[in-house]
Amino acid sequence: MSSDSNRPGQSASSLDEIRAARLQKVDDLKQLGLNPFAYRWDVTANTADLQATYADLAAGEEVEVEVALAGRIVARRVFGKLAFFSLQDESGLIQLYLEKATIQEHMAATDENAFEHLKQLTDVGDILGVRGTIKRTEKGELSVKVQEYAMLTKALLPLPDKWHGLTDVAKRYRQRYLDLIVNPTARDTFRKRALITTGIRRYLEDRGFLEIETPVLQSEAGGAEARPFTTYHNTLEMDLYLRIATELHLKRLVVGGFERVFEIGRIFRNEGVSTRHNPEFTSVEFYQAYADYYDFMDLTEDLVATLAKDVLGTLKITYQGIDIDLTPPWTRVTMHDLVREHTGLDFHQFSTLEAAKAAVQDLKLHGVEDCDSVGKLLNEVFEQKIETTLIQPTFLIDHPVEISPLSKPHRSKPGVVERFELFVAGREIANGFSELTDPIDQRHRFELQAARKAAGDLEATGVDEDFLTALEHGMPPTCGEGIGIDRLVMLLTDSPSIRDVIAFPLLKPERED
RNA sequence: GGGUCGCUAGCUCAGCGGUAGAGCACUCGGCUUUUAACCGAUUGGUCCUGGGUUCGAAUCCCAGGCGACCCA
Repeated sequence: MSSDSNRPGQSASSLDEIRAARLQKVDDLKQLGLNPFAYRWDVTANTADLQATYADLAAGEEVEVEVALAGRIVARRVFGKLAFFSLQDESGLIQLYLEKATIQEHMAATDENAFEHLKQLTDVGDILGVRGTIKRTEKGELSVKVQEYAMLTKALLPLPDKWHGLTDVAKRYRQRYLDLIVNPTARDTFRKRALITTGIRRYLEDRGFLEIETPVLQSEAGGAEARPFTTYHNTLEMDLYLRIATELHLKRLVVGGFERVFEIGRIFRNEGVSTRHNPEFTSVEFYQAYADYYDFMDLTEDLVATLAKDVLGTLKITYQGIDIDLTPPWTRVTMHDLVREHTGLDFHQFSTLEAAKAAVQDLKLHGVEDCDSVGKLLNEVFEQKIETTLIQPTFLIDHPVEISPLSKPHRSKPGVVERFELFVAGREIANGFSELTDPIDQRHRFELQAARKAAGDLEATGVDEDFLTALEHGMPPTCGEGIGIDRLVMLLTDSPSIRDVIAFPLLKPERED
């Protein structure tokens, strides 16, 4: 533990006084022969189960059943010979009914002043173990009538305000443990995140998908358009990149004969931070041989609906005040049709980039000059004018080939690929396509990327010769998809910021001075 | 990258040129039915940092730090 001056945002003296008072209590406990940092406690119950089991117990009634539980004191209401604490464990809250006569009777052998010591030596924030019976108080609060207690961990620092809680968002992220202690919705979000992640894993495994881990450190970062983080391997004397997608390695596994593979894993992109972007985030990518993008749109509908039902119990959700119905099937619309509906512009009719640029002038788009193809311009129109309007779940399909370097050409429509992106609440949640299996075409697409990279495009990737060699050995027709788990969790937990669903989001360190 | 807003006690906030405040928490005293307990008393501050203006700066100005939101 560093000195107090290292603790950010906390000026010294007052906090030091609180801390000093608690350190004195640590000493007092030791003087009494009690360990303020105990080793264990036999726990036989949790608060949520007790609340459920005794939900019908009438006010004033007691049950002579012994329970033992442990948790953090989050509130104290102390009288002369009676006290009420609120004890919080992972499952919830319960009141402790702490009566002097009862406690001193049961603890006489170990501490004849146990009740006085309880009043003097415990604080909000301490971890307490208790044993006792069940009683619903005359005012109707289900309680554990404590016979014995033990300090399990003495907290030296105070918790945030019991009523206002912790609202400073920077502090919530920097000291997430405080957020978790005082904000039940934060706990609930991470619980749901875990259910969603395991739900995805179970769903895929139930359908024969095998989870295989692929490298994070790569000599060529591919599979997406994004700036990678760069690192260096000392003994190999080479630059390495943190992966920006799991795509190209999972597809190598399909070449190798695994017909259904997936990976849930951390992805790293060296890009801006916002309410929708964290430099490291979690995706699930999955690949199924002999399937196409129609199969995966069906699968995606079923997967997301299954998760919503299992985790939330409903397909009708609310995101930031907007009602969203996840009931399949979802709208499927081509990018060309959607742009035509919104702008009246039919991008099939533009034979040259110049003609397309002239046509979009009235839309006042940003970055038109950087667009080097009609397909890219079409995508810009979508992203800048339409994306945020796709509130109900919508599959945007059949993207231009120029923005889809790993997708198989559409079987009947020239210039577009068999690709879909899922949008909900105005945000991209998933991206999938019939995988390009033609190594000649794939080499051509890579070379176009490499040319852009050579021209200074930091998001363009180079030619991955190793992957091309794999493709030349033959990859079966395959569909692949990636889902942004963070954004899916945001959607299903009604979280406005990606930082609300990442336990420890990236933050700039606070300045030391 | 641009703009707007914020940063004052452990927490939540007020104060906006003239002695740094409130509620809760903490400390002490009282209290056997509280649940934001109550009653009484006492504490607690590098007003984010550094410059500047001024007789005087938490307050006005400049620069920086961190954050939030919006735009790109």
